[in-house]
Formats: sequence, structure tokens, C-alpha cells
Amino acid sequence: MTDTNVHQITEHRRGRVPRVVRERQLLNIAEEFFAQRGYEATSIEEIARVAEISRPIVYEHFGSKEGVYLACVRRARTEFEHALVEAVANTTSLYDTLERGGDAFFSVLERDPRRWAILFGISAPLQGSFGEELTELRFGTVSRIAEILAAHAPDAETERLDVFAHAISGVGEQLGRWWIANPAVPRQRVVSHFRDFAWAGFKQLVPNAD
Amino acid sequence: MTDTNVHQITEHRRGRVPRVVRERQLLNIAEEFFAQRGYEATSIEEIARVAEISRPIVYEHFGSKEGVYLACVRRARTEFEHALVEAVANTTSLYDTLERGGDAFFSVLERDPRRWAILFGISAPLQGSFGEELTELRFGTVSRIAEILAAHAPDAETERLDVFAHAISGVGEQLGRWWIANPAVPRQRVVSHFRDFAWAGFKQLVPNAD
DNA sequence: CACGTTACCTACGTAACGTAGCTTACGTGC
DNA sequence: GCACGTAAGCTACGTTACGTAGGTAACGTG
Repeated sequence: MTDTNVHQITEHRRGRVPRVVRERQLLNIAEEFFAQRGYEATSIEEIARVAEISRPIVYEHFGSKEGVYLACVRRARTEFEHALVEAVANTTSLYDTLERGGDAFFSVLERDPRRWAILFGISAPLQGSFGEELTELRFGTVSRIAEILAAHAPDAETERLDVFAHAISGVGEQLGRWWIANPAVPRQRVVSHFRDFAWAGFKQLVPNAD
Repeated sequence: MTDTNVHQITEHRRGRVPRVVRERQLLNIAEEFFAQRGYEATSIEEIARVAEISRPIVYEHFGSKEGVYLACVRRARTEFEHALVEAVANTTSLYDTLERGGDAFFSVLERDPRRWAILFGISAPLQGSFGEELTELRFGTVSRIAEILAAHAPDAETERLDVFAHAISGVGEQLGRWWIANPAVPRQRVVSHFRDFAWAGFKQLVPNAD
């Protein structure tokens, strides 16, 4: 990442800055670094330098490097979940719901492919609060998906619903990875692949869905 | 992880040890730590201490911490891919293939759930050789899956095949995560969920498959 | 039994996390 | 208009852990 790049996405206020503004600025900068270089290769020092403050300020806002990362993931997931819920509102058929939901997801990636790395970068169900928090955030998104699916399959067992929500989220994640490796493919085609696969799988298993 | 635990899985030879033996021992130890604590929280020092050698030996074998991690992932994926190919040999129907393939995957997790963290722990398509290598290893496994699927859909476009292989691998990964969070579920039921979802999705989209 | 090779070691430089303790700007009531 | 609490920021430090330089000692083979 060049400094120029960072400056483009950063509200660049110097000197004393109110807490909420500084926090948003730091999250923007941190997200850039984490997405490009990964967790390990990103240092708090770099983030602070781009924001033109000293390291302790970052720690004051987020407690630790893990805290910074979690805040990035939390924000990205919250934003995506809102976009998702909004996208599927006012759809009636399952087919349309999957299409619109998929479109919402891949639109996020199209606007900023680096978001993928934030949403899915660290994956393991590790011991300790860091890993548990990350898993919880993931499961939160899956719950949103399960709620959406539930509207189309009111009689389905909760386990099946839950499992299919996980399955569909897995399909999205992998197709996202594939798309990043094959960026020439237009979004609509990726969405079609996603919608076709998810719809077939889900419909067959919940026959009373439309 | 207790020392007892490590000693159970470790061929515990002290003093001078031939290269290949030491390497296997270090991989076993490293895999334990990485799976339990994650990449960041694992130190080369700890690995060396359990093996009762000094740190430079670890570097001599794997070059860097990333090298140790990559070697763990490479071994785990190679082993799984062998198990997968063997499991689906001599199956004829797509349905059976997906069932046996899924069973092979979830059997690995049942034998050692920590393997999940090695196979999928670090996920991002990061810049730099580390991230590229990890993505390449993942795509290698997906290629094995695509080859298996191709046998059941000889006329399918390569893009569809590739995409569906990714989708199916995503379903497996997420159901694995779900199973780890819900360990009371018997393996057969997880395999059923996987097989049902994958089969429906794939069959619908490749009508000439059985 | 000499000698190369392989396994291993101690000791160091550097980077980065996280914290302690202090300083300075801002705004609000008297 | 100034005193004072609070919010924003800083320098300096301790600690851990990556990675390397340079050296030692066991093994085996002619």
C-alpha cells in the first residue's frame, strides 16, 4: 500500500481529533493494512504512523492488536448484514431471495475485494477470547442467513436450517475466493452460480419452499 | 496443551536425530500448537522446547515460522487428498461419491478436530508468497474435487465445474466448523447433511449426472 | 583413525507488542 | 477572562519472539 492510497480513504485531520472520528479513521487505516498484508504482517506502529499519532493512542482505542482486528471484522460484518437484510426485504420467492442476497454479498466484494480478507481472513476456532469472538461474529452472520431462510421454510427442523445456512455461507465464501482469483468474471455470472447452487440445494431439501 | 499431550503424539528421541525423523517430530508438535493457539500465539521457541532442541534447528528445517506453518498445511492437505481420492475410488454414482467423499473429510475431523484449524485456519488471499502459497494449497484440494466431479459430468463447462468444486469445498469447510461447535452430532448425520446439500446442488446443475 | 558431513548449540541484533507516567489542548462554569 | 477538570496525546521503557552469525561435537566411512 502506498501512502497515497491510504490518504485517499482517510479523513485526514491532524492534531487533536474527537474520539469517534479518530476511531473511524484508525479502523479505515487498519482495515487497509490487514486486508493487504494480513494480521501478522501489520504492525500497530504502521497504523499509528499513517494516522500521524503515536502507538499508545491506538491501544487506548482498541486495547490490543487483536482488539483492532476484531473491531474491523465487527464493523465489516455489521455493514454486510445490514446490506443483506435490506437487499432481501420485499422479496417473496426463495429464488429471488438467494439472488438478491448473493448480489448484495458479491457487490460488497466488487466495490472492495479487500473486504473479503477482513470478513474471512482468520478462520480458526481457536482457544482464547480472540478466536471465540471471531467465531461468534461469523455465527452471527450465519444466524442472519438462517432467519432469512426460515421465512421460506417455516416447517423445517432448526438443525437443518442452521446447517443449510452454514452451507450457503460456505458457498458464498468460496465463490468469493474464486472470484478474487478470477476477477474477469462479471458479477452477474458469479451471482448466478451462487444462486443456482444454493437454490437447488436448499429447495430439494425443503420441498414446501417455492 | 499439556506436555503429556505432546509427548503422546511425539516420537520422543533425544540427542542427535536424523533429519527426516526430526522433521516429522517438529511438524507434529507445530501442528498441535498452531491448531490450538493459532499462528500468532505459537512461538518457535515453544516448539523447540517441546522437541528439546534449540530454535535454530527449527529454522534450519523450515526456514521461517511461515515455512513451519506451510509445511503443516501441506502435509495435512496431502494426507486428506489421498484419503479423499481413495475413498471415492470404485464408486459409480455421484450420490455415493459425495457420501464417501464427505465421510472421508468428516472422518478426518472426527479423528482429530484440530486438523480443521490447520486445513482452514489462515484464509486470506494475502499479498506475498505466504498468502499465495496458502491459496495455492487450497486450490490444489479444490482441483482434486473438480477432477472427481468431472467424472460424473463429462460435458459440463470447465467454469461451472470449477465453481461447483469450490462451492462443495465451502460447504464442507463450514459444516466442519458447525460440527466442531456442535460435537454431539454423530458423524453420519453431518455426512448426510453434506451429501444432501451437495448432491442436490450439483445434480440440478448437471442434469446428465446420475 | 583421520576427516568430512550432519546435527546441534550459544549469543546476538532487531522489531513489535503493550504499559507507565507525564504533558498539553479544549471547553465550561464562575 | 480565568481556573480547572477532562479528553487527547506523547516519550520512554520492559518484554517477547523472529531470524542469523558463527562455532562445536557427534557420527560414519574410506
